[in-house]
Amino acid sequence: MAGTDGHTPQKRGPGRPRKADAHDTKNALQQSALRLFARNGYAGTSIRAIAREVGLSESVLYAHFANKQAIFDAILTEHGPQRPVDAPEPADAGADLADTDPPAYLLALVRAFLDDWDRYDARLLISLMARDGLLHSPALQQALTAMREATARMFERWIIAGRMRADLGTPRELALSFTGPIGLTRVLHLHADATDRERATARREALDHVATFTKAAFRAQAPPRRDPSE
Amino acid sequence: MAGTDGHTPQKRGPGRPRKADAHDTKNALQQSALRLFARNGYAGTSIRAIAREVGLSESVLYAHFANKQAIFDAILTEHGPQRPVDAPEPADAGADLADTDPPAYLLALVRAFLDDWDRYDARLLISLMARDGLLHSPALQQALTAMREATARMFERWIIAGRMRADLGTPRELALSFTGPIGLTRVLHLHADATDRERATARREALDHVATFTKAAFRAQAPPRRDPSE
DNA sequence: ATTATCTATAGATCTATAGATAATGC
DNA sequence: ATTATCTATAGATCTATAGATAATGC
Repeated sequence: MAGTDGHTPQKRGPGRPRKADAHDTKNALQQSALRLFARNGYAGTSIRAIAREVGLSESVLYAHFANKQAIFDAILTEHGPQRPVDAPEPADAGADLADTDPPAYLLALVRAFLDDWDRYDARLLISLMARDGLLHSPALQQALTAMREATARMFERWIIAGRMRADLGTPRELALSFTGPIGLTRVLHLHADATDRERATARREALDHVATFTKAAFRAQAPPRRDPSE
Repeated sequence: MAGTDGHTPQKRGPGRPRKADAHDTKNALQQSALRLFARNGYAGTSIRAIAREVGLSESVLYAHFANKQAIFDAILTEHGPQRPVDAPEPADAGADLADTDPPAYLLALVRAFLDDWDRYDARLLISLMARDGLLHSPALQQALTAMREATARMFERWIIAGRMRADLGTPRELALSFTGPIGLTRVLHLHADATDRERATARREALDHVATFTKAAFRAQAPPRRDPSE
């Protein structure tokens, strides 16, 4: 019953409903549409099916949206990959860690992303994208590129500070090797139909990868000084 | 014009066509269906559209397939992720390298996979899967798991032989970190609508990742002997 | 008057079938 | 007789619109 917002889809009579029965119809339609598009794809979802889920006549949709495509667009605008919440603020994970303990910072950052991606709406979005070719949309490519660039800049600072190995590859290359398995986890496993078990396994594996990467790419402590007095 | 098999879709008259005009209709229908399903999804592709592409009347499809779903199933059976060709024989890449030079072997193996995945039909399959939720199908999950297990077994042998570092993680964990960025490359970039440029970049980055991983996880030479006579 | 719903329906598809037509191969 | 195509069409479904109905809020 998760996500039905507690309203009981019940046939109304004709005419405007009483105030007591007023719902946020537009939101309810959008949420139902997201659920149905995610499960059956755009072409596989009819206006009728969306209205039926909310318990309304199908013509109601045209009071709230210009046409079928407008519903889809509204969903993407609200939940789409460019949405800022999709990129948790590094600050949330404790920004001071970035200087004192880069591996711990990185782990906290990935954990924050995984938490965000594991939300029901975020998983519905992945399912929707996996059903309508949006995985290959420019919007997603750009969002992913931006995430990788941000990671690369972080790595560059740590390399300059002597905290990360410089011989493994450029910051961009390291960012690819680091983000790849994490991105794959999201795309393949954090979707609406995944079982709790599958998602838990996927998240754990993503964190295992962070551990593996950390061991390989980070120096245990501050930059090794050549100073013989140490 | 690539992929149209050179036949000119041209309206035939009624009755069985002359021998000279005989084509492998079933194959042509299947190929057109793959192309259309990949671009517009299952529900977004009509029987009519498939027949039109081949230049035939729509009722012809029912002479070759029981119904619409049967076409889709036939495509998956023939090109689906469980198809053995999707996993190039390690032997193809020079099996002796596996013992003498693991990094070179690994690079050759990944190159072979990328070559296979970059074929037009393989890319159509990715587009199709990205349009009909098949990225989350059990069949693909199993194929990916099998690939990771095979990689893990390889890594385990190399760890035992002292060629790979044992302190970074278990063979399974290493396999995840290694295959993740490569899998993501396939899913996100080796699809039917990707430009030549995008695909070339993606392949190069995947190979960069192999280089990065190799530097981090492999020992330069044979296992370091504690034998002081060396 | 405006808002939020309904019923009814037009017109465009879509899947699938029936039955005609003509070439092939025994 | 069999095979490979066609035309025509039934019946279902889909998007979108027109117009009715009843509550709300000025």
